[in-house]
Amino acid sequence: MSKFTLIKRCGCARRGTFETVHGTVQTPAFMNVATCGAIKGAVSALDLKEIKCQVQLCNTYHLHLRPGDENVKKLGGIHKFTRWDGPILTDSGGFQVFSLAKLRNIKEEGVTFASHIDGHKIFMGPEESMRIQSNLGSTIAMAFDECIENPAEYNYTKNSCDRTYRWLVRCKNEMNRLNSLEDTINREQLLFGINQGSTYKDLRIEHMRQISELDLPGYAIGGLAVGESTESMYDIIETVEPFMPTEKPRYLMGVGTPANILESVHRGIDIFDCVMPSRNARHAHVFTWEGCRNMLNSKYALDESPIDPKCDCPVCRSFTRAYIRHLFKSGEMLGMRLAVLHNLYFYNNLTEKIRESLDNDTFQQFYKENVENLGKRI
RNA sequence: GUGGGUAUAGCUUAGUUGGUUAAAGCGCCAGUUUGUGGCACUGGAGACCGUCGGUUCGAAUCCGACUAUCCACC
Repeated sequence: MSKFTLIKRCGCARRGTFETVHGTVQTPAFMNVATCGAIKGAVSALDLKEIKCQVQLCNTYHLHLRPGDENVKKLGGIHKFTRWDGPILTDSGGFQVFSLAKLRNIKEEGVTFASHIDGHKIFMGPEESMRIQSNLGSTIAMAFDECIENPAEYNYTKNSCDRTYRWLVRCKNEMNRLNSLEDTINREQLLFGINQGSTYKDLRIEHMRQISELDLPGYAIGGLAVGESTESMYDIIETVEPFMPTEKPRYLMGVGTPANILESVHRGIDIFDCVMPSRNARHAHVFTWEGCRNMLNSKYALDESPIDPKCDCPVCRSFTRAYIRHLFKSGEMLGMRLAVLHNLYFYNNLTEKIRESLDNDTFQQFYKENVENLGKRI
């Protein structure tokens, strides 16, 4: 079974460990996004230790379409398939229904929507999502929820939250059933619940209260960074945080920038994931301790310094800005790969530095020294 | 040397019967990306239309000469 241990606190900020069957996660932690079982930018499991990755995130919806979750199960599960033996969290597919599917029809049983690959109709509900995630055999399965774009109407949000709660109960029951079956790959698969409620504080709190009673191994805040302002996002975190179980890990889904992560740890979040480090890297935007750089800028054409002089990642130890700019300008895949490796290392290193500051009781100082620079563009 | 074609942004080209601030793609410059539809999206700069002269109220567009370049022939 899993065990979350709170080691230290500094204000709302928390330092913890989360033990799972696939290893222990030191929190605060950033999860490296590998949607289709691979981090985009030609990064494999062979690279993950080099960039200090603790947890990988894979996607239920994408792997269900290709190569098919039943095939992954036949191949021994997502860990054996991708050769990453550490913890893996699978996203439930709820967000993809919201973000990719143009045609969608939401009912009590679940959602019917069109595949982004060939347009064929797919039905997914709580049970389907749990079965797929069980076939994948991830460490942590996420609840099948509805993610609503902000701003949202109050009544729609309220009804949606009620339904997401009913779906969560169904997820829990199905997960328990699947974990009891003998041929299940990971019979200790963990289910995390997801808080929704748009920007309505009363709905957020009520929903958080409801789902915390189900006593799940972890809880996420969903439906943020989907259209609302940054201030509003922080406001919602501060609103919900007091109602999140203290002894369970807290995951802020899909967030965010380095500054967002620091601000959210400051407000009591333990785990993050975001496509930003890898997607931005593919477009030549790299993160540094001084701020974000665009490696395409002509000012780097003859710059022989590393991406970030303060970074000791494999890329910064070997390559110059001029070379990386040249690779991007020439359309060489290596440019993307190096930028992705650097950015993911930067995120993993950022959370490591946050953990160290919590261990040393210097988190407040770390926060003040870095929060401004991390948000800069240089 | 003779005949013919072409000459518009850094590059490749579009410009309708002459009619206001000459258009596009690539390249260049910059910006955007938050539970990932993998090389994306948005914006900007940049041409006195080969040169000189003519016709016309008005020329990238019509005429002439020159220059450059390509093709064919001797």
